[in-house]
Amino acid sequence: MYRSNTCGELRITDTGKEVSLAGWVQTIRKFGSITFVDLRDRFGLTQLLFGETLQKQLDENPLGREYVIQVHGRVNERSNKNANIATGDIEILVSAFTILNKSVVPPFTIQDDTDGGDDIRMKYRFLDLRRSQLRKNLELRYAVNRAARNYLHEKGFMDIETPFLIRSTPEGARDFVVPSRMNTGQFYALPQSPQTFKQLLMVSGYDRYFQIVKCFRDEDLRADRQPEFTQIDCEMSFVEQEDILEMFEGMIKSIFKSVKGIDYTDAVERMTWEDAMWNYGNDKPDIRFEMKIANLKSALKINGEIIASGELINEAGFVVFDCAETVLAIAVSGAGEYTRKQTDEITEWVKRPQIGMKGLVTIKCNADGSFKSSVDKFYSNEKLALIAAAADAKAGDLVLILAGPEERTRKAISDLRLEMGERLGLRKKDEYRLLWVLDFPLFEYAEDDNRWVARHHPFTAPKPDQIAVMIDNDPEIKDAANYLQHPYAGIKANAYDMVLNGNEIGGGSIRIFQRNLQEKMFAALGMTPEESVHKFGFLLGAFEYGAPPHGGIAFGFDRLCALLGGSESIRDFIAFPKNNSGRDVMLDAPSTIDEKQFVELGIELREEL
RNA sequence: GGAUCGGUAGUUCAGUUGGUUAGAAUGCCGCCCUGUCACGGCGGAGGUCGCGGGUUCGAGUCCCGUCCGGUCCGCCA
Repeated sequence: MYRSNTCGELRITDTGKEVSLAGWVQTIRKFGSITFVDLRDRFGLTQLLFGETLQKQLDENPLGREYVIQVHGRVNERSNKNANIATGDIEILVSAFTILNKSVVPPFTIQDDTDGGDDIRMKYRFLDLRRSQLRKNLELRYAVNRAARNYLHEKGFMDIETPFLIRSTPEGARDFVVPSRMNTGQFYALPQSPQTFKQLLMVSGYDRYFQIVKCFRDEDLRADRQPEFTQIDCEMSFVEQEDILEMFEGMIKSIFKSVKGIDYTDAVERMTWEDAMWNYGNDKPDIRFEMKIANLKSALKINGEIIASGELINEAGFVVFDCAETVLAIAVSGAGEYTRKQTDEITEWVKRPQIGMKGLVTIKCNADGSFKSSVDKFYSNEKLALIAAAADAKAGDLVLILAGPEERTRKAISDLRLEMGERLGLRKKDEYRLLWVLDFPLFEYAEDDNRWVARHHPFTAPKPDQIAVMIDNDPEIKDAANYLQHPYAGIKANAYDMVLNGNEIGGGSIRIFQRNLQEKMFAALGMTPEESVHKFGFLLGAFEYGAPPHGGIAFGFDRLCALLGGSESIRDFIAFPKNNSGRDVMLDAPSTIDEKQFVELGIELREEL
């Protein structure tokens, strides 16, 4: 037996016990004839005291950092207690020790405040995982996993595994492909999600399916995006949107309760996609703070030079506002006292390439009712007052205005809103606000191909009252310039996203379950009937054998864990993540393969690569 | 595919206008130390300045290329 206890469990009440511990040497503090060693395992840290009689043996068998040792000894009450660690009241007076394995000197210190950078820690991930921060992250991940699993189990969900080697479907993200040796020249694809399988399981009658499952997408990475990632994937039969929202609000709240100890008793707020875009500039608003976006163009009719009250606002002709496709503003409470330096800094911020705006107009709303603006020479105080009012600004506010092309400006003001929220401390780490975003458009227009693409995925059903619009109209876009006039442009999806503090943590939809509607959808996406059958014949066929109404949702498990752990990056919540280029720097993967493997697979690399 | 920041001791970084032998902290090694827990004191070792080319009397420093890493845009149904 290597040990009687872990390094995290002995307390003052264990004083006097004879114990054995095993673990890694964290630090060695030598004082001539006595030596302290902190021994670490997954469960904690225990101080060992090597007394005078063991010093000779220590000199002959010196310890080093990260050596694996086993000790026997008696639990002693410490004379100097350490309140910072759980076992800080006791120490082990060592009577005998064995070095189980030596360690070379690690390339970085295995401590909370490690001296290692990201790159070196990724390369030696197995060492980085010894640090308590990463250990806590993975423990939290497991806690979220258990909470989700327990909740779903109690609600009658059943975990069913679906295959990883499946068929490539070019719709959506790029597939990772796997060559087949037995079927030379043919390829499997790794699933981007188990979507069609869980729908087939509904057809098979396995109502209430779930799976905490790996998904794969061959797209570029971000801090919150990995090529392989984990979803909590769920599907239910005989449900409408409301049933799903209720069920999975429950799941998230249950996770909050058991993982964070938070009673999230408020109903989860709901917002239409249009309201989200209009008021917050994106489809995943952070509603921990207000600061809604005002559309000055429509409020003031600046282009027509007439303001809402009928006055001429723009006698001097501020060209930037006049020419812009859109003019958007936010009123920032508590920033009215910003100095010139601070407003200049914000201006520089919006001019960075990532934001890409040409400039920023600021209006300070002074307490005495006067205004100080970066466009004073174009607008009188009265006009500034009208603009500020249109932006819903109060005395003491700073109005920030961006003008430019609709799409970019809306994204920029949305980013600026988040940045100002950050600067003013409105995005509190320990505050969690959930939101359902509803009524997404079913289709988006793809200019490149002059066709519709599914905003969510091609199995998403339209709102029940809009099914007829879809069935009764020809999806073909005859007038590309006016695609918004097409009846399909207005169809709303029976889809929903769950947003936590400005991050999309889950999304799903009620699915199409009738063959004719699904065929119509494929046709709208530009597939011929033959192509539809070729790619999705199995699903269309299944729909003819009594497919129940069904719908589901999938949560981004890694991202959810990161958010609950207070981090924006998911990498620290995955045991062995990929780097920015999709590489595993520890394994040095991907790599080339043996010539023999190429031959077996019947694959040859193209020269121009 | 594009933009941008970085690469100097095991590690994290500093390095002025291009100018003597490239520094600090930490880690590592040795000696001293009986109550430390960021232990302390003294001493020591440790560098192809990512790689290749160019400019120059002279390059860590300037220029070009390239590789690697971070962040972002595109992309991510």
